[in-house]
Amino acid sequence: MTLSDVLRRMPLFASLSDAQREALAEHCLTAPCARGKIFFMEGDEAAGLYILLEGKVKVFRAAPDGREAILHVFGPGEPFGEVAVFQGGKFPASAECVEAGRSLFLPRTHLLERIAGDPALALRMLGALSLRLRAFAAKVETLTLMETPQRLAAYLLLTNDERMEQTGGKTDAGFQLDISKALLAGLLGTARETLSRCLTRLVEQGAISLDGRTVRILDRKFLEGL
Amino acid sequence: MTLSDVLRRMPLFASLSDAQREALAEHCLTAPCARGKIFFMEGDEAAGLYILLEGKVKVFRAAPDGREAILHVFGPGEPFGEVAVFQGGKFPASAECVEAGRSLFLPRTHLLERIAGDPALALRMLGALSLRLRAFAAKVETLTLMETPQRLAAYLLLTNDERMEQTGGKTDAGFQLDISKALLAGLLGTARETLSRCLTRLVEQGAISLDGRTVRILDRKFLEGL
DNA sequence: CGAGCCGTTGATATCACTCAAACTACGTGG
DNA sequence: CCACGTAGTTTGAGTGATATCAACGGCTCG
Repeated sequence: MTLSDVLRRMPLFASLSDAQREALAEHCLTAPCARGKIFFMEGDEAAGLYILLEGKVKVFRAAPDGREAILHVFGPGEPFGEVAVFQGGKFPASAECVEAGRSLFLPRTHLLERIAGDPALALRMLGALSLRLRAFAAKVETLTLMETPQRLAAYLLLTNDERMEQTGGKTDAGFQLDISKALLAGLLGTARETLSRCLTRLVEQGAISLDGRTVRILDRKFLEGL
Repeated sequence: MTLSDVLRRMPLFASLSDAQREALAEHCLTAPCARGKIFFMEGDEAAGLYILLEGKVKVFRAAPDGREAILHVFGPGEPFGEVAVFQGGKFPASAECVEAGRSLFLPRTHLLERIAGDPALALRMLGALSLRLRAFAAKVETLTLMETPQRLAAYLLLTNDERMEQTGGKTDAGFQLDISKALLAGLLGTARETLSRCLTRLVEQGAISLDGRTVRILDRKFLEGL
């Protein structure tokens, strides 16, 4: 599969003409990334944006003492590091690979040219950022209003529904957590230990069943009513 | 001052030609807003975006039990409700006036036309959303990593610096909190009572002085080192 | 085989939320 | 002029949830 094909599959660039996409592809750099690779650190000057082709990346802000707040975990097809391209020039957070894969780098100047020349692309980009803002709004809400068990329940329900949508599935065989529990704890803004305790409690209460990373929702009402 | 002049003063629309601005102004609706007025509720269908001319607006997400997580408090010149224009069509949060003023409404379709026709406007809009994302990143970090006293300290330092920048001031006469303490508590993700206690503690520790809404930073190092 | 990451469980202390009450300032209307 | 309501703020007391420290077993990978 050529790079141009890859770009066409991405919603963000679906509106580009073949010629535009070819031009864009020529300016892209792909690179493999190993677990632990740092894409950028908070405050770094941003030369462009990244798009993940395979693997997983966590975007986070770190405190001096080493603790970190995970803002997002991105999977294949998702862009990250856009904020610095459009405003401020410096990354507001750090990004690190947590599962090996491949990434694509898009130089800032070229991206800006493309956007300036293609209103549809600009609107898609606006849509992508808006989606991110929605996610943040939900995150702030859960962090402010809910305690860990509720946050966990909300995450499980959301993830379950996403998976069901993708697989189209009636399959009530449960779903796989696609990130480690340590990462999930960070995403929920809590400690690994607390997450572990909450999960076992949910199992005891009969709300879910848990086998490794496989989760099955048993009592949806219960989770919603937490 | 005409509506067109108002638009020119806004960074968002500075790039528009006079003719474009006139056209835009014709499609805008201005309206006074009283304290307590609801602009929109989470989930409402969005017909356009709002820009605040005077007064203050809080944007929040509400829980069934009445508690709410405040996402932003906007002042004059700031747009809100954009997310729904670019993605999803429904507002992800609610907006309520907390200080009487005037607002401006911009119909969605007209705004989209303008953006499609003006790459510079599109880029400014992207910049505005990116700025919002930065603010959210900082908010998630403080909610996750810091406790209330530290969040408060971070807020005070930030606000102080903003004010000093605006007034250009060497004036170390302190600054005014421009929102009520109840609102501030919501913004910090804590309860009114807790905020009150934290403030008096900071005064006791000699880090700040406090008189009504006037705050003076006495020991910057101390606040930074919390 | 050892190092590192992952996951779990236990014990402890602390923070912050909740409920409850009073106190200020401010305006209105009797 | 005072009684009253409302909004904003402060203080007190009690309780529950969570972070933190610590230790352990399983797992994979070099």
